[in-house]
Amino acid sequence: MPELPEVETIVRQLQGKVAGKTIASIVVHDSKVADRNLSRASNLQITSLYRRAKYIVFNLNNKSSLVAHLRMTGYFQFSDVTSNPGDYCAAQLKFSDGSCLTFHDIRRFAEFSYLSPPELEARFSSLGPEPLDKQFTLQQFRTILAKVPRSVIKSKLLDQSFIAGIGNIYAQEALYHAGILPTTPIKDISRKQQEKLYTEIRRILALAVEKNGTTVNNYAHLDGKGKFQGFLAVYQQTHCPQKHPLQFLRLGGRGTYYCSTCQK
DNA sequence: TGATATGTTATCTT
DNA sequence: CAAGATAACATATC
Repeated sequence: MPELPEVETIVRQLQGKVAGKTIASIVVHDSKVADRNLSRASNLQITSLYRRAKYIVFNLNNKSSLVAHLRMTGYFQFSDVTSNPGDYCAAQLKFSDGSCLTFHDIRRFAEFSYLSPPELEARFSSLGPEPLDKQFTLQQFRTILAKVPRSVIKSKLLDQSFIAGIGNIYAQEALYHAGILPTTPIKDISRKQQEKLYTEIRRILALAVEKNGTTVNNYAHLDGKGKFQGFLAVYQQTHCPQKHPLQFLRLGGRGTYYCSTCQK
């Protein structure tokens, strides 16, 4: 499902397709997913796009933003010409050059909203640091770990207010590569292991961005599928890269794969 | 048929 | 109080 690398991939592709374009009209087809206020973006220009956590932000030339969260099954489709909205369409943007962008969501959990600067600020206020930012140092990672010594490490990696953008796939991958069991209480992680985890989180996320993310089930970016699934060590696997059979448990209601030989 | 998958948040439990 | 577990959301797929 879309986590940081998948969302980053989508943002980069959207950047190339819609940045600089003027929105001629917006039609909301599913108001549960797409906010009716999206219509306020009519006649505005998309100046640039960026990602924050798992959110896609379209900057508009009036300082407001269109903000999308794909949750599990949301996706964008771009067409150079007017196209039929199709099944599961939540909203469709038509640009002044005749192209269009359609937002779909099968499960209808996704969100697509028009937000003013203070609304955007409020929406992002509880998010933790971006793991790939230069400002996210090992020292900062140690500082936030120290605040929750009794928590289980995997649960905090999934907590967007702790660190932003990591989901169920990359949490498990990073823990495997760092050699740490998902159930480890944070206070039991040595300084050396903290450093390894910090390094692996950044290495795995950066590598996955480079591979355009992971395609499992139905995630696909605008131009096809990701390629990181070929690099998965544990997620939905039966054996780790060292050929050890993997264990599976349910942590916080989420499936968790790990190797009891490689992870301690 | 029913279990499972997923991200996030609210709420219940320990 | 804190942290974990669970439910809720919606729907396709196995």
